[in-house]
Amino acid sequence: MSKSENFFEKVYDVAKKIPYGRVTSYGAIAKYLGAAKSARMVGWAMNACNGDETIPAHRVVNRKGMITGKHHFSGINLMQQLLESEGLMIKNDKIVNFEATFWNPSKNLK
DNA sequence: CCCATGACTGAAG
DNA sequence: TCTTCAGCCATGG
Repeated sequence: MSKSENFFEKVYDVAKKIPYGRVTSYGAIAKYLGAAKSARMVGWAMNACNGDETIPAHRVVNRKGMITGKHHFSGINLMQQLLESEGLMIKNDKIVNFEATFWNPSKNLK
């Protein structure tokens, strides 16, 4: 329960608000939190949340819609499997029709 | 304080 | 779209 968790907590809070079947990017979350240049920190926060099933980290991908964080899940294809379970299509570790499934917290959460 | 690492992003070729 | 490079900043040694 440190102050440092405040930043992580905000990231988790946004991640938890990602609608079912939708995805967003690290940069989008970072920008929403007022730290647009700290997209890597969002990824770092996700890394720290590993093990917390209450956080849909699988709905957070990079700006290209590529599931670069899949290696951080229990299984290599767990992240993809979770996304496909929500109706998303994955091709070559990339979300098909990414723009249509993209959920921007700055536009939909603000 | 310096250095390395990283689930990122944007620009350039 | 891909590759490469630089900027970004929190965390850890």
